[in-house]
Amino acid sequence: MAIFVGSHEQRIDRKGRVSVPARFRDVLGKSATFYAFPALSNASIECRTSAFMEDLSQDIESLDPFSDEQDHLSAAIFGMSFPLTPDKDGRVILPDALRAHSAIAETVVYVGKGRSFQIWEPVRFQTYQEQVRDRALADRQALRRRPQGQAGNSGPVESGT
Amino acid sequence: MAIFVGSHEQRIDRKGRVSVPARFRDVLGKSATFYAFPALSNASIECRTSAFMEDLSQDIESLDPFSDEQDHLSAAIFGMSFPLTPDKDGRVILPDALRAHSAIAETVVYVGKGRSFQIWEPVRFQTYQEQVRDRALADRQALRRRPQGQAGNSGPVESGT
DNA sequence: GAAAATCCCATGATATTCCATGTAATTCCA
DNA sequence: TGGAATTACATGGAATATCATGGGATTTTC
Repeated sequence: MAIFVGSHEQRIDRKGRVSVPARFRDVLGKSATFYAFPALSNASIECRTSAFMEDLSQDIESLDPFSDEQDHLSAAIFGMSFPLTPDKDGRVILPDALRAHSAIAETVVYVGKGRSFQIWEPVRFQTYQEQVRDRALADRQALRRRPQGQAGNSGPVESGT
Repeated sequence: MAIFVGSHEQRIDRKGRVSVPARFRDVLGKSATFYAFPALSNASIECRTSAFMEDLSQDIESLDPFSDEQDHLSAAIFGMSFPLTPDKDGRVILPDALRAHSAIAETVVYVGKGRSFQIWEPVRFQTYQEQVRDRALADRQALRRRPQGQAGNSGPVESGT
């Protein structure tokens, strides 16, 4: 099972095109189109495969169908989602709404997150990454506490650090 | 299951290539690609097998999908990880981000850590190793108290450093 | 018919493969 | 067991393939 990993900086050309990193295209595989929507709690663009998008749909539907929460989440996510399909050269065009949300201008950073990935404005990403690094040190407790799997036991965060 | 042991110094050529020690390649076996990311609290590059990384991916996904915790962990781990696949001659190229983190220039030291290994700038590793020896003496007690088994795996060097 | 999106091709940069060489490690045999 | 023969390994360079990116041409959309 391939996952989205690493961060890759790319340029936007004057027509608004950006290459999707080859590594990510490989992960996407045959069904190359993915879904992009503004992240709920930061200035990035959240990107998911259609399969993973359906999982998300499940999660949201499992909430109380008449609750505000359900209503807001589905509007915020599905209402703001754009399906993006890389062209023959592996490039996509980011819709204006998403560029605005993420303050993206000339360059972007693709950030792997396992089953999904994000697109960031480089400076903002750097700031975010520094925060995240600090937080991760604290949050790794959450992983370690998890009973199952050796991953939590001898996690990468833990050893030799 | 074979484990990563010993330390091996290697040169980086002018194209940025470094040999993965043959011993380590043997341990990696068929699925030769491994994942490298900056250690959270020292200047080394952490290296993990893909099997491990996939377990970790599972663990992280089992956290609340909308939580900051989930977001931060996946960003901290996958966002800074790079899959490295040795070429036909057993060499990899270390991404700039990782070289910067570890202050690596011309030479590196691969250090076996059992189920994982690290890559260090040689001088820094030496310094680290001296510190570690002192700590190990103190931490020895912790080992003795452990219920035996994985004790050797997550030995004194690893814990809480 | 104008604007935008897509296709197609060119180019430079980067990564990967392939091959050569010197050295260290291992095997083999007397 | 000494020492030659052989193999494995790290390392370098040249050749090749891949990738990101730019721009013109063509198609689509409204």
